[in-house]
Amino acid sequence: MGVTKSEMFTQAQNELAVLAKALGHPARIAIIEYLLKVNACICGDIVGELPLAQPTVSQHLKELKNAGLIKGNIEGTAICYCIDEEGFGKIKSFFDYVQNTLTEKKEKCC
Amino acid sequence: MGVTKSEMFTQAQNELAVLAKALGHPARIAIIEYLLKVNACICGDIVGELPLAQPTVSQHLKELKNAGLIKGNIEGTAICYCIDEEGFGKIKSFFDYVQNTLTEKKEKCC
DNA sequence: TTATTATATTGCAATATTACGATAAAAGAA
DNA sequence: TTCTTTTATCGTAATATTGCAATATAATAA
Repeated sequence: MGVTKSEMFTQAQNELAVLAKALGHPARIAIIEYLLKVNACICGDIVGELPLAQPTVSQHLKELKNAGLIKGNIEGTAICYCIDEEGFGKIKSFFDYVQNTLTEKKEKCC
Repeated sequence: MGVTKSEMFTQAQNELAVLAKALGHPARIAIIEYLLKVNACICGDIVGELPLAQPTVSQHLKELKNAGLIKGNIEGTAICYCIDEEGFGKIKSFFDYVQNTLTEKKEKCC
């Protein structure tokens, strides 16, 4: 079917999946890393940084934005992108929870 | 084309993307949460916990295993699954890096 | 006004993912 | 041995994703 049965899972599970999925492509990891490297906003040079055509980069940016991982502000002719800390905070909480739970209980068997 | 140009990105970027992608489905988030909740290994009751058919669950488990997020050991008739701390460690490092970089440099503009 | 520049959208082909019924495989029980 | 239980694999249909050329849009410059 190719269609995820989202309605069978909780909203929290779906939100986490959306955030993780948005990072599930090397181009989008590269975008995030670049935004972190140059810090603050990037106005216009993201396309030149990636080995992909402009429409493809635009599409990846849109997915990151829809997921809530980056923000974009119009800045004259260009657009200003930067990390959205709220989205990253949500997914980071999940990994913190995983690690805390793992170190807390130590009766592993595998 | 539907084919990711993995070879255009670094190995580290691809590894992170694979880990994130594996978590990019609510069923797989649910599996991880369940493994954490019951702690240690689960031998046999994962299918009953999810609103999906057995072959579908088996497929999701395989993807988590391939990505390095869970481990599976044969235990008689059943199979014993548990969290793979190594894979989670890798992806958690990325989010730690993101947060550290964000709090360090504070010249945001968005 | 007409360029020019930067980004988004459309349309499409190639490929990947999701889901599940049917079936297979593997191990223990009878 | 046959039966039962548990998990994996195969095959297939429906849908989603990736990538890009072509085009559209929006803002500024000339």
